[in-house]
Amino acid sequence: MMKSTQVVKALSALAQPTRLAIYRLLVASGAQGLAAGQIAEKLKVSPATMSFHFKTLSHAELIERRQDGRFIYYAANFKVMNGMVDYLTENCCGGHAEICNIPSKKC
Amino acid sequence: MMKSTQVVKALSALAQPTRLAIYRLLVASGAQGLAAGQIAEKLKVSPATMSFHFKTLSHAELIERRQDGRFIYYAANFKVMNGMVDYLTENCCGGHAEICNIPSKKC
DNA sequence: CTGACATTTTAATAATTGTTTAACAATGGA
DNA sequence: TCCATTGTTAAACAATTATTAAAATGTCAG
Repeated sequence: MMKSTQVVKALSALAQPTRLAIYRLLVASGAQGLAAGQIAEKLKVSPATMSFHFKTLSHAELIERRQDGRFIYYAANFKVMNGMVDYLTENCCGGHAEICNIPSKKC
Repeated sequence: MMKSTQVVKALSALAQPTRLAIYRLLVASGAQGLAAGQIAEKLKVSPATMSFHFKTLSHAELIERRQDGRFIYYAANFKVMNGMVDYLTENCCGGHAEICNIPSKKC
């Protein structure tokens, strides 16, 4: 189980419109990811601001960085999001699957 | 599908140690919920600070309020968390279930 | 009605966060 | 090597957030 502090860090990282949009773009882009510039262009955000947000997401381990020539690719790391969801839903139905409120869980 | 602004609001609400602890307590407490004072006592946080956090969670529609005599009960509202997870994982594997990185989804 | 209890509100302060601008690396093609 | 491209870092500022203490609200028992 993830530690509380890491969960808070991940939630904080996603709790901002630009970063949420970045993360969703990367979730939809799979393992290959997208170059920093492509993301900046799609979201219409300045490079410096993007770097700030990439750092926040990286620090929370929600995304991973890969250099390819002059380009820097970012890709979603699903482990932390999965861990976050597990942390939020722990003990969600007292072990009674028939009353479970969380479709994504196999209580 | 939830709107981005509501998702950000929900993530922000959970992205704080005390509120994350409140929410998890309520998730584990089911529909009955817990009285404000019980939660404050368990988490060793002053009533005024608790009220502030309850308001934030309520405003994000992550918890619901119910008055019972002099006590005010709060209970988790699972809809918003489920919506939040759906929003985060939209298009997560390009429709290819066999490569899906998110166990909780039925891609 | 009065007093005690449960919780919220308000106001003030301290800490954190997001954006901008300008300057700084690192890469690779001419 | 030189220069344009790609992206990051640093410093400054504005905006948001969390906590505290004090006062206020609402509810019920006597």
